[in-house]
Amino acid sequence: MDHCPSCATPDLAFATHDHDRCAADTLLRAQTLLTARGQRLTPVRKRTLEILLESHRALGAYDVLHRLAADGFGNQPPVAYRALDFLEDQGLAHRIRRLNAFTACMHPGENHSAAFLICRTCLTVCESAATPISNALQSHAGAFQVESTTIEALGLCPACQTE
Amino acid sequence: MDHCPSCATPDLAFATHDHDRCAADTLLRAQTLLTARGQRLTPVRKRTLEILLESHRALGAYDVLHRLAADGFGNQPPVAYRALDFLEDQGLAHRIRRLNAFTACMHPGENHSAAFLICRTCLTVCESAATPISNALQSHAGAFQVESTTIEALGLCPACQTE
DNA sequence: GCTATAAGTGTAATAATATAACATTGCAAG
DNA sequence: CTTGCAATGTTATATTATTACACTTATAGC
Repeated sequence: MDHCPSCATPDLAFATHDHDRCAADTLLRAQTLLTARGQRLTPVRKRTLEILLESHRALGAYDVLHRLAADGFGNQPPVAYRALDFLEDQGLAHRIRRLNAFTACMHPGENHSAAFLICRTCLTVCESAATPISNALQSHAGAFQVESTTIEALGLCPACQTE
Repeated sequence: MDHCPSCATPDLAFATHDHDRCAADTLLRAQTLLTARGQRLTPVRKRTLEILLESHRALGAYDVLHRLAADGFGNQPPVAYRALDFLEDQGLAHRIRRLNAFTACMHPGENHSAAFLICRTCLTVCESAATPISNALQSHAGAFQVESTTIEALGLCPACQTE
């Protein structure tokens, strides 16, 4: 779960880290995972994931689209949305509802439900394991059968608090 | 907290109940609250809240807008968005991110952070106190300073599970 | 009671986000 | 090969949300 040192704990997630390794590592694991599932990481999909992995920010679909178009891919919305939806289906990206945006999954392959800490100043998004929160939610839900959860917190990351 | 019998526990929230009383009661409390704060429940705002209170479903801004227009109010988007934003600011309505929609707050005045159970079949939205979940989230967040949370679960309500 | 000011509403225009529908391409199993 | 399905490209449109500005109404200070 802690392949990316920045993701071990929320406190560290907003700290600087060896992001190239963080991203490369996540991409590699994504690749492996898809192969094992018989799914294809086509050029658009791969590029989309790379774009998301460039930072721990969330990107809007149209931001991604413009980047893809600049790289020679189609420049109509479905191009981006299809790639993003695929990545989301495969658990390689998450949708941040609060921002109408997308972010790369930092723990691909682990069937976790995720929680997100979103800094409103630097827009960095930190994904943390939501298991305890998710459990609290399910136990709170009683007979309601939870199928998927959206757990997001907007606030200030440690770095932005001091400014 | 349990003025509306349907809201005492999530299990009951999806059950049938005396909704007229549920809605009237909530409207009254909203009214009182705003007066105490020196805020005005103008005709558009009141009608908007009434519309939201008609059911425990979430309504899109444009659904609300059409209803308002039919009642003789303006029929441009800001009319609905302004009323909805006001109600949200005052804690009288909540935005359901998962649905890009709005629902009346069932516990106005209690400075709670809310969690929502959303039935994907009947679209009923149940608001429940999120304090334990919220606490779990904050304690999970470490030095990250949580300012507002979005906690939503999509799934099947008890009634829709049996169909 | 007036009037200055702020708060609220109406409307037009447009931005931002997302999907439907269909044509075309390319990979992959037989 | 070639047939069929998955993936991509493109056009058009739907849905959600905001900006900007004009106008009206309420309220506080005089």
